[in-house]
Amino acid sequence: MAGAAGGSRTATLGDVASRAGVSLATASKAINGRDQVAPRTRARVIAAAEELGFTPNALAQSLTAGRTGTVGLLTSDLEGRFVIPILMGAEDAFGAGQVNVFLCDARGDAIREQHHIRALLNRRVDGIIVVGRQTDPRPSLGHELPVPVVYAYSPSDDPTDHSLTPDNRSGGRMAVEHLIACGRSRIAHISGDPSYAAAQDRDHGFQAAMRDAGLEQVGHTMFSAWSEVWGRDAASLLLRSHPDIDGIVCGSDQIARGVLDTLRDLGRSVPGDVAVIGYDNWEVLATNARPELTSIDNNLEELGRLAARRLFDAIAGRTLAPGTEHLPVKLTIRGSTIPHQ
Amino acid sequence: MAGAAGGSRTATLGDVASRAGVSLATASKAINGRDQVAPRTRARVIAAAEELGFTPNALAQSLTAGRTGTVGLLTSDLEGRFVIPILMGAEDAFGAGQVNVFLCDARGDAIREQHHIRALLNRRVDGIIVVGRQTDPRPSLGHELPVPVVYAYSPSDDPTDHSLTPDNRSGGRMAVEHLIACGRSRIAHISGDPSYAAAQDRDHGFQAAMRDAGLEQVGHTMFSAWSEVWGRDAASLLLRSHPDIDGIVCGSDQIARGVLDTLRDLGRSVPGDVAVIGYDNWEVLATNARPELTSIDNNLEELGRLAARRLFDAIAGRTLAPGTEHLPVKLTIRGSTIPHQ
DNA sequence: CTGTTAGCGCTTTCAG
DNA sequence: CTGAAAGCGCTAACAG
Repeated sequence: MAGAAGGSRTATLGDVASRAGVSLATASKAINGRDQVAPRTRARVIAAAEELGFTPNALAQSLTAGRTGTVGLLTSDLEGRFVIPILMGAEDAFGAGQVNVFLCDARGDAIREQHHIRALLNRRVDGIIVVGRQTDPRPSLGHELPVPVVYAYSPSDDPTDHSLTPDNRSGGRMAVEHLIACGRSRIAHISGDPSYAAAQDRDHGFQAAMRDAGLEQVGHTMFSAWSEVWGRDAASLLLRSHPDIDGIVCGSDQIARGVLDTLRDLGRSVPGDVAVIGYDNWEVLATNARPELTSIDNNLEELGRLAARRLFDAIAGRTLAPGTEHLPVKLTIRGSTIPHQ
Repeated sequence: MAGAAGGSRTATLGDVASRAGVSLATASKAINGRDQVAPRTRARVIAAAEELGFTPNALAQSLTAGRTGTVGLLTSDLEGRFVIPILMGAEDAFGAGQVNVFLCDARGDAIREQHHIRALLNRRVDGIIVVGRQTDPRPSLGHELPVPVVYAYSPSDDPTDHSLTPDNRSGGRMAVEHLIACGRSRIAHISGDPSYAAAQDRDHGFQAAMRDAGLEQVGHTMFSAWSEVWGRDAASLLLRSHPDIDGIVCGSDQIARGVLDTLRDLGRSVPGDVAVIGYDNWEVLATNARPELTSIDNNLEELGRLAARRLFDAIAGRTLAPGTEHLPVKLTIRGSTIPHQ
């Protein structure tokens, strides 16, 4: 049942050939659309293939071709919300063509990662995409690998590798500029875990934008965790010391959700009294907030697609430009910064 | 750079053999730990392999072995929160061994799915796990496939296939029984989209448990969407018509979050006045709620692991038992049903 | 146009 | 113990 073993061995090209009464070579040409095959012959071969339910053995094909049409997607943390959209983007870009993706989750363990790389190379993948869970640089796989490697989200710590990561700095700047455009000037920043490069980079963008606008930040950037709980606590601290605040930039949508809760508890209207902007544009959180949450979107799916395309290019022989590319993020405006008409 | 093409073609077993001054056959045996190889010879071969950075070509190995040590993971919707833990579980169970996973996302499109199956079979995967995004039955892949298939989360609509899905009925029952154990008796049910089998099954479990306890449900089960917004609206309707309620079973954690918000707005204490229980145990939502949310956990990762093990067994030749297996869910207790001491 | 002949890289009898 | 030889399934020159 359920295909367990089953009856007859799966048909080979040889079977097709003899059933069609031609040679192996001719059968191959006929099926692969090579010219130099008489139309009638080709038809006969194709018919035979259908009848036998012939499935070309990609292993054998790859063996001669030298390429397998497979790539490895090496992630350190499947759980992470960030890996998934990237993975989708990549799967998407590849899936359109003839490429299949080996998914490997190293669980953040270097040994396991090494093991997976080994396996991928044994299987002769044509290339590898390494997807990290933070934007902090990660150790390079080195340049000894026989296939091209692209780093996504976490850049490689080796500047000669090719890495793609979101532009968190400009995200921080964008958040501030949007609040200013909304007429705010007394702006604070509540961020997440300060050990994350993302937290620091966004803050740098925040600072730069404030400076450029000639504004002074209300209080200091508050760092702690990426959670709602922290968002609630931080907002309550902040409002106690700076009740006149009119805009809050948050390091994540979770933090923003917490901030919104506290503002509501304190009777401040959003965006009337205070405008709030989140980060990540995590749909399910953003669209269910009261009011719905304006947020900065990292465009991760696009990042994944681009990583895939870059890898393609490299596989095709083009040389990967060394360095880390910072991809543009985008603003998604909802009710927490601009009131519904 | 970055491994693009690079210098010397990757070493073959032949290269190793001649460098070690032995025949191909001997080299093979030495490397694969076959006995009947002189210890010194083996050492020499292994050294040669190291020096050349030899990587056995899994394609060639598979070609003779008849098995590839790969499986396909066919999902209809990577985006979905439910697919990921299952995928992790499977990757986990496989990853421990020598198996690699091809990830294919059909985007809910039957054509694309067909296309992916084709590709997987061409690559001679040893088996396939089909992961759906709802617990509603999905079309079977049929029994014509030359490899075993296991269905996870979405069961197959063909009862002779082997499917694993969470036991939503007992989840619904468990939620009620927990509220009763917490001393509640005026219990309502706010659920999600009624077109989902999950919504119906959980409700059946709910009804049965109420009946068994001799309790009458407060109002009727309210169906609409799996969102926070709906949870807020539903709770507000419910409390207007039934202010004396003391327990609410929710169809999802998102709904429960909405319910909690409304209760807070209305000044009802949780769990003092009303106990609330969610479903899915979505950590990031549950642990950031006020109070933290008790929830039913579908154990998806375990489901994924089990699916992988089942597939293993089938690949090894054991016959898959026909039918849909309903896997146990578990209760995760937090502050929304039992007050902190 | 079609068929014969080498391989791709590796494993596995089966003789030495 | 070691090696020669025959494939695994397919493709790519070459000749016919």
